[in-house]
Amino acid sequence: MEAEQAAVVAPMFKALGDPVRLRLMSMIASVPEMCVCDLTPAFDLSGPTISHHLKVLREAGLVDSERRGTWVWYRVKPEAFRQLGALLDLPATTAPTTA
Amino acid sequence: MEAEQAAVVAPMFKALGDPVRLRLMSMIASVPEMCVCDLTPAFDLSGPTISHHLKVLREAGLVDSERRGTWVWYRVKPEAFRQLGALLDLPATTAPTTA
DNA sequence: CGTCTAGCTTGACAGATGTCAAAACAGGGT
DNA sequence: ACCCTGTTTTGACATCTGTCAAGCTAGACG
Repeated sequence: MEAEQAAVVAPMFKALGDPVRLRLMSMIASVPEMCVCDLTPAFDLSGPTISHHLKVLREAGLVDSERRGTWVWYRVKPEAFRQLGALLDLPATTAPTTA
Repeated sequence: MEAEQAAVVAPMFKALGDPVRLRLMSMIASVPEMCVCDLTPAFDLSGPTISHHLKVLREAGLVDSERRGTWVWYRVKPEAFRQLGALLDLPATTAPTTA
């Protein structure tokens, strides 16, 4: 793997390298999309902290978010998962999991 | 995913979340085993720094090392990869992509 | 307009992380 | 025994990270 590619992919792994973010990803991936209002109460952490972790996942390209009215909805970006899976020598399937 | 499982798996992702370690893994995984003496010169980093990164990979359970005479050899632990792969690879429950 | 709720941003701070130089450790060869 | 090379450990330091409190923004509803 070239340094260039590593610089792109490493942030994705890094984003998954925190137990809170890993659980957030798992929750988001378990349904088509998930509201922040349903994610936050699942953790013993402040709202700003959850918001921070979601931002890390967004900036790593692992999830997308969209505001619809009062609430903000998050969903996974399957192409990012395919990229990671390919690196782990997996049969390239399509989407992420409920983990 | 439960908090417990996340606490076990997150360190593996975290270990891969550094570009240097990702390239080290890639190099080690590309052959049956690889000598530290062949890993170090591939980077513009000091020996101790490479050794530190290898230690992180070891402690995450991603690689094993063995000293044979003068040199130390590293190889991947396939079972760790299977575990990560299982988390990333799954039937598509993916979201409606709105982009 | 005022206000309520949901979510994000800022600022601050303790603790973790990546890096190197220097020193220590391990083997092989002379 | 001595040194020489390869690897790890230790110590130090600047930067990054996870967390919270406080403040801010966005939209809904009277």
